Parts: sequence; C-alpha cells; structure tokens
Amino acid sequence: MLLGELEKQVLEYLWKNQPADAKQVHSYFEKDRGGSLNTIQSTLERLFKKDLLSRVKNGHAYQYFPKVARQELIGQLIKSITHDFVTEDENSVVAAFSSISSDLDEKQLDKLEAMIEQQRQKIQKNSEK
Amino acid sequence: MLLGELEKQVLEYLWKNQPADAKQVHSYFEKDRGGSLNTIQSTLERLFKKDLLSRVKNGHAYQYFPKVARQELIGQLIKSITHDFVTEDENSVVAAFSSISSDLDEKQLDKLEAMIEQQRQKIQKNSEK
DNA sequence: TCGAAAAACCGATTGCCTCTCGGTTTTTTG
DNA sequence: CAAAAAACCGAGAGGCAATCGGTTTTTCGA
Repeated sequence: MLLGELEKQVLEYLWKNQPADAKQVHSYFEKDRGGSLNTIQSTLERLFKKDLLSRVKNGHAYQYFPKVARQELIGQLIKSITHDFVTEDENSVVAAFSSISSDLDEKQLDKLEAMIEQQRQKIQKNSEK
Repeated sequence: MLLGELEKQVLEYLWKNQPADAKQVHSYFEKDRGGSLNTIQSTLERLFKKDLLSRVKNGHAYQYFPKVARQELIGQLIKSITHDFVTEDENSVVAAFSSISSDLDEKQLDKLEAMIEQQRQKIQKNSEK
C-alpha cells in the first residue's frame, strides 16, 4: 500500500481530531496549503477505500475516523516493505532494526527492551494453554 | 524513496550475484518474465541514480554492484516511512517495533536483545571519549 | 411540502514514476 | 577499420495521487 503526501497529513489530522467531516478537515488544511474541499473529499474517499478510515453518516455529512491506530499503520507499512524483501531467512525484520538501532538513544533502548520482555511473556502464556 | 517491482527483484539478484552487468541480469530474468535487455538497463540506471548501486566500467560493460546491504536498505525504507509520520515524539521507531513484535519468535527476540546490548556498548564508548 | 443549501458523486486533467522498447550513438575489440 | 556490443536517448503505456468543476442527491428549515 502506498500513501500520498496529503493522505498522510489527513490521517495525522484524524488521529488527533476524531472524528471529523470533510468540511472540518478542509478548513484545517486551507490556511496552510489551500486546495478545494473536493480534494479533501476525494482524499478521504481514497483512505476509506484503503480501509484506513471508517465513516458514519451523521446528519448531512460523513463523519470520518481512523480505523487503524498510528502504530498499527506504521507497523503495517513496515511489514509490507519487509515482505517485499522476504527470502529464505525471516530475520530481515530483526536485521533491519539492527541497522536502525544506531539512531536510538538509551531511553529508547530501554523501551525496546521492555517491549521485548512483554512479548516474551505473551509467548510464554500462549505456550501454556 | 519508492522502489518498483522489477527494481526490487534486480536488487535481490545483485545481492546474491555481485557484481553483474546488464546482460547477466537480463539473461537471469529472461526465462521467467521475458522483457528486453533495455528494460533491465534502464532499471539498473534508475537504481544507480537512486544511489543504491555502484558501477565500474570493466571492459565494455558496466559492472553493477549494490551500494547498500540488504538490511541497510530495509532500515532506510523503514526510516523513511516512520519519518513521514514523525510528530512531536521521536518514538515512532520504537512504536513501530511494538506493532511488529508480535510476529517475532523467541529466537528473534534473542537476537534483538543482543543487538540492543551491542548498541548500548557503542553509546558507552562514545560518551567516554 | 418544497426550495435552497450542503454534501456526495462523477469524471476529467495534470503530474510523477515505473516499465517497456525501438532506434541512434558511442565504445570496444578482433 | 569494420563489426559487434553496450550505452544512451526518447517516447509511449499504465498506474496512482492530487486537483477541481460540474451534476446529482440528500437534508433540513421556513
């Protein structure tokens, strides 16, 4: 899946202002970047078709809200990237993280370790049942 | 940065068969997917312009070889994705990891922890000097 | 209930990028 | 130097995001 620039920005907006209709979104982006209401509408439509937004008709306008959380989406995108480079060894994700780790500071490493621990617990639990 | 389907496959090939010229690459892909030599050439050219390949004129033909390792590229792609979703908190990488971690098994978690340890050492060394 | 306003819907255009390949020029080599 | 090989050039098809004008449908208040 590929996201355009405006699509990302709209998603970002919706994660913070949930839910919102086309008009709201448009009025937010108008000051900085201009663009017509229709542009926003078709962008929302595209995101909806991509299954990243839900919508409910409330009164006259659709209320849009994100269907996936921010981390989920990022994870999804990362997975789709690494999936393309999948081969025999499924360590590409781990390897990729190792090439990223150089950007992380100690605090972030701490968090990462905590998450690993969490994940180990989960695996533990699953093997018990 | 965005990679096309053929571009990914060519990269994959070059990671395994390093270096190679257009003719070699072409003859490899010809059986499965057809396509002309020119197509391969322009794909190599594109990858070269993207700074993902180096090349040296050896005899009559360019010898291409990957300029980045597989993990590096994946890491780069991940970074470019997370960067798009950067906001105030620079924990997006960590957050992204958390959404992926559920796919990892114990061995992979081990590797990850080893990598974190390595990274801690590096940080340690840097603060000493 | 009906008419104005608002929103959705349709469709066309532009721009960017990959993939594709034919044809021309340049380089290499026997 | 001539033939072969490779690079180089340019053009076209196809896909997708962004853009927006115009039309149809929906909504809601007078």
